This record gives sequence, C-alpha cells and structure tokens, in this order.
Amino acid sequence: MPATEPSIPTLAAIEPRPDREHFLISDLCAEFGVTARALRFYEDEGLIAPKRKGLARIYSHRDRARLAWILRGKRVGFSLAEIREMIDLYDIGDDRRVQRQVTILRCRERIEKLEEQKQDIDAAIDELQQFVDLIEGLPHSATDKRN
Amino acid sequence: MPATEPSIPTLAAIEPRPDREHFLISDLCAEFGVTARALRFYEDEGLIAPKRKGLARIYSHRDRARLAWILRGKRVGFSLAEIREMIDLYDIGDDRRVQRQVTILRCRERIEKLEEQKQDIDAAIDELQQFVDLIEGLPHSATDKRN
DNA sequence: CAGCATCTTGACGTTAACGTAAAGGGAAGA
DNA sequence: TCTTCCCTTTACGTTAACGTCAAGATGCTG
Repeated sequence: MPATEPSIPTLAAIEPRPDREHFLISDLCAEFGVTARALRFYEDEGLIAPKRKGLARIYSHRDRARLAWILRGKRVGFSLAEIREMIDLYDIGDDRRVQRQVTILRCRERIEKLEEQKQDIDAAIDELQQFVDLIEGLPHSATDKRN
Repeated sequence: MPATEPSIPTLAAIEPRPDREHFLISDLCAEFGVTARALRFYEDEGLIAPKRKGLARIYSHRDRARLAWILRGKRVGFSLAEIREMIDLYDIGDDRRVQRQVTILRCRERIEKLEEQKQDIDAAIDELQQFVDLIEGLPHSATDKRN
C-alpha cells in the first residue's frame, strides 16, 4: 500500500491561503502578530516542526494551521505543555485501540475544562456588566441578554 | 457626615457564610484550595488587604469575596496585574465624573476581551469535538448541540 | 512550664515563556 | 565587490507567580 498522505484534518479553521505554497517565518510573524523568537521557541518545545531549506524554516499550510491552534490555545489559557499534549493527541491518528480511548478521554476532559472556563467567563462578564450598570446609575437593568 | 460604610457591592456571587464573622488564612486556603503563600503574595501585590489582629491576618467577608473574584480572574486567564486593575476600578465607587467614564470604558474593554475569549473557547471545543467524532469513526456528526 | 500548632516575616529558588544581544550565513541589488 | 536584508544559532536576561526553607512570635493544652 503506497503512502497516500493519511489526510488527517488540518486543525483550526482559519482563512485558507491557496495563493501561497509555503511561508517564511516572517510571513507567519506578520500574519499572527508574534515574534520569530516565539516561533522558534515553539519549535524547540516540539509544538511545531517546519521543514528547512538550508537553514531557513519553511512552514507548510499545516504548520500554519497548527500555529493558529497554538495561539488560540494560549488565548484560552492553556500552557504550551498542555497545548503540545493536545496536538500530540491529534497526531496519533493511527490504529492502536487503547491509545484511541485515551485520546478520546483526554479530549473530553479538555472540553469539560473549557466549559467550566466559559462559565467563569460568563460570571465575570455578568459582574462587570452589573458594575457598569450600577456606576451609570441605571436602576439595576436585569442582566440584558443582547446575544 | 458620619462614615456609614459606603455599601459598595461585594463582588463575586459565592456561597455566603453568615455563620462566621471573619476568616483565618487557613480557612480561606482550605475553602479555595490555595496556599497561604499565594494569599500573602496577593496581599503584597495589593490585591487584598485583610486586617490584623496582632500579626495574624483577619479576612472579612468582603476579603473572601474579593479572593473569589481574584481566583476566577485567574481561571479565565487574567494576570494578577490585570485583576488588580479591575479590582481597583471597583474601588473607585466615588463621585469623580471623569474617573467614572474611564472606569466604565475599562470595564467595557474587559467585557469585550472576555467575549472574544468565549469565542476562542467555543472554537476550541468545536474542534476537539470534531476530532473526537472523527476518531470514534462517526460519520462526521454535524456539531451536535447537546446544550 | 514544655510542647505543639498555627501564625508571621524574610529571602532565595523555580518554572514558563519568551526578550535581547552577539555573531554570523546567504542571496540580491547597486 | 560591497551593502543590505532576512535568516540562523547560542546564550544569557527577565517577568510572573508562586515554592521552599529558615527562624521567630503567639496561644492553647497537658
């Protein structure tokens, strides 16, 4: 059986870039607003692994999507170690039965944690909103749902 | 005009504790699962300021609620500096007109940031869920809303 | 009074996530 | 060829948020 590129999902839904075949470090830095130092650091930490053309790093579309995932992970408060763990889970797209169960479990744990975080955020928003209302002198405006 | 306790809102909606008049550091440590070192650190950083009985710290109900706020702030990814800033906003419950506008603005900024975080979290949950579905071999189950 | 628990204040150590030089390679244009 | 960019590695510095002793005060209890 020839290796027909396993077609693993790309991670992260970001704007595609069919115009470019690959990216330089400066491209990604500009696009995502991070420093080259940070990208190299993520590489040292095993979070991303671009190919090389000589010494220069060449980032593929998958690398780019992976970076997007990393940065979002950071925004929602995960450490790089946690993010790497999650990424590793993705990369075990193979057959071992037991590993698959573990992977699923970990994912579910993550999801639960994220749900809890959402609740904390909602609570925080609520309180800030109440405070704003109060300071504006409004008569207590019951938590307005403008969602 | 005698100082009739300004009646500033207590922050954070947590289980009240009418049974106790105040708390020791070990009480709060046990209740919130943090170390005494952390509480003292928050104090050094100006996040909380319990009274003293001799040397020992005596935490009021407001101190307790404030701690709850601090910890939630941490859970949603704010730095202690950011949290202090938000707390400081609360404490400007006075009259200066201009300051009020600034306070409100800051609060709104915070709220916006939190909303963005929620979106990131939702996206992360979505992807994790999709991955779980995929690894479970389900046929792509359109993002099931079991909410 | 001795011992123990619980508090306190230093003060130095640690980890994560980069920042910040320093020193140099390689290609492209004047 | 010289200069200019953009890339590289190596390595020490920094900040946040505590951890971890060390050494001492205070108060209850046997």
